[in-house]
Amino acid sequence: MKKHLESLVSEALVRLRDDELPPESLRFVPEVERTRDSRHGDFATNVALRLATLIDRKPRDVAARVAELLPASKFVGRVAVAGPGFINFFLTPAALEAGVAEVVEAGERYGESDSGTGRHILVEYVSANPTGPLHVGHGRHAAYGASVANLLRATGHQVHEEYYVNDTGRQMDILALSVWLRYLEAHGEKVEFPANGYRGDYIRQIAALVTERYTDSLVIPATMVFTELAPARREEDQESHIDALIAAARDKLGPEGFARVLDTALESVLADIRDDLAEFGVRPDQWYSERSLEASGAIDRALARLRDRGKLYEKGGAQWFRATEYGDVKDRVVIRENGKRTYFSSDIAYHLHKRERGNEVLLDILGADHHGYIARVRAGLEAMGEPGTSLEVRLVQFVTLFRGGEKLRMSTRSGEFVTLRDLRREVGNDAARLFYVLRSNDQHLDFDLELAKSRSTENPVYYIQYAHARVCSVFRQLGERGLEWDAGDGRAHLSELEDAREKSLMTALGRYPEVIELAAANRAPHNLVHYLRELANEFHSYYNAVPFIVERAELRNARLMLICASRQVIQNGLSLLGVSAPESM
RNA sequence: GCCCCGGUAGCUCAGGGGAUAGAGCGUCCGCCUCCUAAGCGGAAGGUCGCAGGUUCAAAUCCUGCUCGGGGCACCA
Repeated sequence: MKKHLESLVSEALVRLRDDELPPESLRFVPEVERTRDSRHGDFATNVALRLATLIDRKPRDVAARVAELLPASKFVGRVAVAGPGFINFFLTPAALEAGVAEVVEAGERYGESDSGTGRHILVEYVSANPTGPLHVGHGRHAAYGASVANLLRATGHQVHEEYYVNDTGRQMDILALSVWLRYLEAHGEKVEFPANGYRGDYIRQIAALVTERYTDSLVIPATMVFTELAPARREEDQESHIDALIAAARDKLGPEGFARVLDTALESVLADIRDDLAEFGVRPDQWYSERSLEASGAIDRALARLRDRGKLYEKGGAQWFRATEYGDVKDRVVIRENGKRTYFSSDIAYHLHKRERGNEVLLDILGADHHGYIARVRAGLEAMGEPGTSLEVRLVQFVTLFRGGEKLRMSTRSGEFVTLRDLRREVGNDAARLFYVLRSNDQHLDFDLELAKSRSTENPVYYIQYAHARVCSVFRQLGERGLEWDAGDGRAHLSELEDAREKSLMTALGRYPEVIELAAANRAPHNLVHYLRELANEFHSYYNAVPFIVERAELRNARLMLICASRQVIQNGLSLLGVSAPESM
């Protein structure tokens, strides 16, 4: 409808252009928007206000002229010039009726558009280090990323969802060491577990898995590992202490032995993350291994590209990338003094490969604490000859858990409520998915567990789902009374829906495609949540005030058509958010 | 010091160049003989952090300040 009106305005401008508008007005794109107040009609355009300055005429005169030149449309009942020079459009009943019919005809596909057709976009999200179970913060990333991906698909984009697996580096070594030390403990060795090692029951479970696979073949007397380390150093420098422990473990076990522990741990943690996300309705198309970048030569390729372009230099035995030439605050090391590549070198190689796979947009969804890293990755892309604008980053702010009014402490050490799985078990997947995207991604999120669980009016999940269930219930009632819905008859009598609540519900349904378009463009699933709440409110008001299953078949069928369309839109919207639409509650 | 995010009703937040700034919760007052009251209606409640600027028009854009959260590795 919005597009239809825009084309009418464009046509009017073309007519006006012939004699009254200067050539520069050719670039003028008309904007038609929903009005906030129904007294201003259904849609309005500000073209006259914007044109008036350009041609130095009174806005209201220009508006009147444009209104005169608008082509007739069966969907536009009245056009009015109002306020400082707005042109207001009042839709005909036929426009609203056609909208309702369109919902029912399009069904699950209602709201889809082709605005993004042909655009390949790679959405990378979560990408948590595989060193332990996902926590509640990752849950927000998962819910947000998956919903954005769904919105992009609904608007025609070619979407590829990816989880980048940091399966190499120091954190993995610490994981392996932690597991190995628990394994030694389980075999009767006395170990001093380092303070900065990974704690948590899952480490012991993985240790048990190591025993299952390799029996006691990886047992080394603990004294051999610990006695070589000066005890004083443990106190002073935990970091170098744990590095020394890793080196010792590697030395005693040999590279293969250490790799056995590490790979067992990696597989186990990754399987857990995969299951966790799958249960949450989040299924990335690809799990991209950081290790594979080394094996495939992608890192060499990226570094060569930088070197060929003269963007690398040597300093202090390390290789540096001239990131400052591309707006970063400092140059970045790509190859350390010790010859190892940095995480950053993997990262630009990864992003280069995203581009090499034909993606126009690289959408990274990152934690707010990663913002400092945007400039350097973008710098890397540009230095390699890729457009810096291809990288789009959305930061997700932190989540704070509350139980009632009380803030929950979320530290791994305290062992309190921290994992995504725990949260899902407590409040359910639907509430978790919806609560996570209730707020804008760049707003801190207060997640109240009690509210998410409450089966009451305060809980937006139930409020929206309840509207869906109520429609289903009406159709069940219909069957129980031995009646059937005649959709064709309903379509033919939509004009009987003259109640103000019916009009405003129809208007709300017509907005859905615009909401999807906007939410996708802004990467803002919370726009959709707010819309669904409003739609549910429109429906509940209607339900409360008007009986649907009435005597007269024509009116009954028409009303059922309207609530059927409402149910469809709620179902489609919830589906994009990964929330179920129950038939009864 | 530099960078990112936020400051809008008592609370949690939408709106991010347009007309009289919205929602939920909370408070107060109403509505079940009726398709699910997990619902609906009404009322009260605002210096859109502060100060300048741009514009026909600023909560919205720009600059400065301020308060709160986060980040500034040869870690990943």
